[in-house]
Amino acid sequence: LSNYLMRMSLPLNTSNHQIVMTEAQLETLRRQICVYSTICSQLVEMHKIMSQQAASSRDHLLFDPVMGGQTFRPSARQRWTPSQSQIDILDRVYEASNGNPNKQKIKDITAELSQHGPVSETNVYNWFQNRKARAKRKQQPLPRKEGDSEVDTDGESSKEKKLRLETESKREEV
Amino acid sequence: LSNYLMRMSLPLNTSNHQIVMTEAQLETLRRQICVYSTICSQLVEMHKIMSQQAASSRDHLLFDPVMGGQTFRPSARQRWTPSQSQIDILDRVYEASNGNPNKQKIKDITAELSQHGPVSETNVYNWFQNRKARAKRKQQPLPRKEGDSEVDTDGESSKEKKLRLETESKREEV
DNA sequence: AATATATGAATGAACG
DNA sequence: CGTTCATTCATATATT
Repeated sequence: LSNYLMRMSLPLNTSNHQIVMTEAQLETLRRQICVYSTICSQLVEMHKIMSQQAASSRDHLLFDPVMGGQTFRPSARQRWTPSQSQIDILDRVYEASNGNPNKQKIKDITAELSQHGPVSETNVYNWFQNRKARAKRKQQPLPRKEGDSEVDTDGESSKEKKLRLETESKREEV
Repeated sequence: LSNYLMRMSLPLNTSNHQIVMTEAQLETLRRQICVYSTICSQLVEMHKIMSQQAASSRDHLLFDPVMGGQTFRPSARQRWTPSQSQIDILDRVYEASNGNPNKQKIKDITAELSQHGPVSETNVYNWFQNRKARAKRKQQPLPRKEGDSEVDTDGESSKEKKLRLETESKREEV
């Protein structure tokens, strides 16, 4: 995409003090600019949406209504939801260490994570447990390799997020 | 930002077959396009970063949009949608076995289902998990009797929700 | 189209 | 530790 964006050119056939462009050139220019405009708009829109999502999933226990009575169900979140920065740190630590972190290690990690949001040692412990367990399950289906793989919608990982914009602009007026 | 992006203009003083622009106009055009280019680059970069973050936590099974050329479409099924025949089979198996299918069972079921459409073992696993969880939830909202002497049809309240963690270490986000 | 519901998938926490 | 449960998120489908 970046490459495409960059493939923009301007006519430079100068003559004296004035630059002359054919209508075809101008039309090309208009179209290119229109593409730019469209892409920018869509990127801005996409960014807005993603920002909202990121923010909505990040509102931790902003307020804890201490429910004095016990009859009302707690509408507050009761499950730790690590922030993105916390996940990054955990990922990094997990990659670095090939084993279950001991008590002290967990304390350290918890301390570091707590600078990016509320977290307890239990949370960290569980996270590593789950991480390991699920990494292992991903490997179990390996011992089998028949002729080939069926069609599938299985746990394949592609580090891409979908783009939902289309670069097309069918307008003539600029 | 959007407003700013849109404030772009092109000289339209046509003369015959050629369009004449002064150097000042061309310079302005260059600058404007440069702004567009910069903004687009930055937005693309930002989008990349956010996509990576989003993908790092949970890598969806999407295939690459492969935006080649000038058009790219997001068209991709990102979620397994079982066919009716598959659902029938799953329902039948679920009714027959009131328990969690073990690994081998899942393989068998998957094998059978794959004759009616693409499916993975993970899909089957999830299906049973969800099925059970939602069947249980349908019964959870047991209307609490306000009065008393509720005829306990079954002492099924063994699964008491004791605990409920305490998200200690709740410090203020700064 | 906009909203509501159903449901596949992800994941923190608990259990044995 | 491996497995299972419970909750939540995101999207496909249905409804208006």
